[in-house]
Formats: sequence, C-alpha cells, structure tokens
Amino acid sequence: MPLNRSMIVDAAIALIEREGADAVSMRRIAADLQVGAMSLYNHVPNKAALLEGVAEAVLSKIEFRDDPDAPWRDRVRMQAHAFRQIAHHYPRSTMVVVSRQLHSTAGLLPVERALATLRSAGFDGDDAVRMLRIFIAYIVGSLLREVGVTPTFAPTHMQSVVGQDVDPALFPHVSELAPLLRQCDHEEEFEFGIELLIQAIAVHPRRRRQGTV
Amino acid sequence: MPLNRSMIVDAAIALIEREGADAVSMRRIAADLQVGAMSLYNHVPNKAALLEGVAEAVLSKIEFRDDPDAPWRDRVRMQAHAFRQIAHHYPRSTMVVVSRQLHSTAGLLPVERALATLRSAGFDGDDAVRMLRIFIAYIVGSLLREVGVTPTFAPTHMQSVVGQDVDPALFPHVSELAPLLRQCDHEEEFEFGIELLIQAIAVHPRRRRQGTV
DNA sequence: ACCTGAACACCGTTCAAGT
DNA sequence: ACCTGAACACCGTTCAAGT
Repeated sequence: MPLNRSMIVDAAIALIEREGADAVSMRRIAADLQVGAMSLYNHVPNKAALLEGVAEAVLSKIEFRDDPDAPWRDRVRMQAHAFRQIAHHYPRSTMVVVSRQLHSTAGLLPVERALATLRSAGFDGDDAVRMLRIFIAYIVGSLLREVGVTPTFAPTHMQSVVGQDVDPALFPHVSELAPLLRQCDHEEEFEFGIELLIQAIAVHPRRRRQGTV
Repeated sequence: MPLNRSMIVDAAIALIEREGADAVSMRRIAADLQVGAMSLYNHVPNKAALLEGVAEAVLSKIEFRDDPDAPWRDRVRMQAHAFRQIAHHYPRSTMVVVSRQLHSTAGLLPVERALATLRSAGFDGDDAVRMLRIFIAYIVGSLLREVGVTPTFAPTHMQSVVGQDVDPALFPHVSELAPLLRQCDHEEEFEFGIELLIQAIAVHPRRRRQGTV
C-alpha cells in the first residue's frame, strides 16, 4: 500500500492519542508506518505542516449537524457542543488543534455556520463576528482546561499526603472553596458557561439595519 | 556571580521573548548565561520544571492592584485587564503561562482575589467558582488568539496575491464578512467580551444563603 | 555544594543516491 | 515519482570526574 499524506496524518493522530503530543516525531511516525523517516517528506513538507494537517483532520471529523430552521439559541448550543467533541474524541490532540492557525476549509466551515446562525439571530456583521470571537475564546479556553493543559489554579495536591494545606490566613477563599476548586464536572461547567453566553447575547441590543451588504 | 534558579528563569523568559518558545533549550539558556549546559541542573530538575518556573515568574509579574471597596464590577474588570497584561508584556511567553498547570502561590493569588470579588458580589461558593472558571476560560482563549497561536479562523491570505478568494457560494457569510474577520482590535474585542460577561453574571440570580461555611 | 565535559539516545532536515 | 541511508546540526539528561 503506497504511502500518502492522510496515512501519515492518521498515524500522527494515533500516536498523539496513544502517547501524547510530546511523543510525536517524524522518526516515530515513520517507524509506525514501517517506512524510512525520510519517506514522509515526499508527502509533507515538514513537521509543522504535518501538525497542521493533524489539526485540520481532527477538526473536520467533528459532526456539525445544523438545522437552519431551529431557533438560533439551539443552533448555537449544538455547534458549541459539537466543538467540544474534540476534547472527548481526541483529548490529547486538542492542544494541537487549538494552538494553530487554520485557514483551510476545515476551519472555515464551522465559522460559516456560526456566522449564519448569528446573522439569523439578528446581529449585523460587526456584532456577529464579535459574538463568534467570544464563543471561540470561551470554547478554546474551556477545552484547554478540560484537557488538562491550561491552569486550573486548583490547589490540587493540597491535603494529599502531607498536611501541606493552603494557608487559610493568606488564601481564605481558596482554602474555603478548595473542594470545589479541586473537582470539576467539565460537561456541566461547559454548559453553564454556554448558557450564560447565549443568555447574554440574547439580550444584547440589535442595530436597526441588520445587514451591511 | 553565582548561578541561581531565578537567573535561569529570567534568561529563559528573555530567550522566549527574543526568539520564541521553540528556541528554548537547556543548552541555549546555558550559553546565554555563559555557563555549561549541565550547570543548570544544579538549580532546576529538568526542562519542564524550568518552563513551570517561567510560567510562575511571568504570572507573578502581573500588577494585580485590587480595591476591595470598589464595586465588584470594577474589580472584575480590573483583574481581567491585569491578566491581559501578560499578552502585552510577555507575548511569546503567554503560551507557556497558559498551557501549564499552576499550583504555586503565584497562581493562587489571582484566584484568591477573584473569588473574594465574586463572593462580595453575592455569589455562594459554588457559583463563585463557576463564574471564575468562565472568566478564566474566556481570558485564556482571548490571550491565545491575541498572541496568534490559536485559530482565528480568518481567511487570512484570501485576496492577497492571487485571486484565491473564498468561494462565496460555499461560504457566503465568511466571504461577506472577510474584512471584519481578517482584522481584530484585540483590546476592544477583549473589553467587549468582558463587559458582556460582567453584565451576564450581574443579572444571574443569587441564592438566598450566600455562604457555605 | 556547585560546576562540567563526555557520552547516550534521541531530534528535524538536507542531500545524494537509488528505483 | 517515490523511497532511503548517511550525515549534519541540533536536543535533554545521566554519569563520573573535578573543585
């Protein structure tokens, strides 16, 4: 079976999910594919481009169902949850997806749908873009927390083995809320935030004239 | 002058800001300090720990002024903006700060202040933690976009040299809003989102009994 | 206690040689 | 057109030797 780009990308994704993003190297992927390390360069210009391919592939695997007739609130909710699938299905690739500029159609499709939804909610172009950016920022930040790369700021090991508690005098609120800070139902927290955002933009005033073009 | 941990961390930060996070290596830092590569290991267990030190150092350099007597809205705004200073003063270190779990006091201090503020706004422990997480997610996501690592989903090179426009038939909204998607006033967008969030949590219902302890 | 050079097991990528 | 081994310039980290 001849080597090709998508075989390489798939091998990379598999390796990332198996051993983490740090384990990715051209040589390891080549070995997984039972091929010389240099063979990869016939299908991919370099490692950075390969990781970009990984990001695109993961992103394009999201199931973005969208019902244009549904209320815009439902559509936003569904699109946000679709995005969160990444963290479920490709947890260790999430960082790769989220830390890369995407200019391919794989990245443009979700944007197109989100903008369509926000326009249908009555926002003009300016505000639709603004709202989209807020959602993306929130979703990206949430996924990073969920995937465990981003700071949770939780005093994790606090009372683990040692009595190494957070000093209640210095950090009264942190130590009081330590149990809450340490645990997190990602699904629930994500939804809570999305609902808050939906509610927030729902009450945001629309301009008189909706379109710009 | 004897080598010590903070000299190493500072050299790492300087190197990151000068040449980017990818340029960081134990050997490069050692060379910058005019010291053998292995000398670093007398003060830092390994590279990962060093980067953790970088994250803490950058975070601890934020000026978190806080006026406990100010209205909670103002305090939240100020704390959010303080956080965003990272992206301004240490743009290329932002990814390092944001992609690492922090359990030191450097990470706990901002949390303590944020929780104090949210409690003073009338939230019980549960909701204070929830609201904090939403803000952190939004801020982290926004900083990553600002720093240019996270997907902007902007069709950047669209009409650059070639007539390689986005197909308006496939992506009507994207191509219509392309100019807006391509440019972004980070300061303004960040503020817009923070104000939206503040407004959203301001109208969120508080529970009868505020405290848990 | 702190520094260090040599060494080991890795990297990404270029290049010239093969088919 | 596609594959590849050797080679180059790098990595992080261990270890034993120095002071």
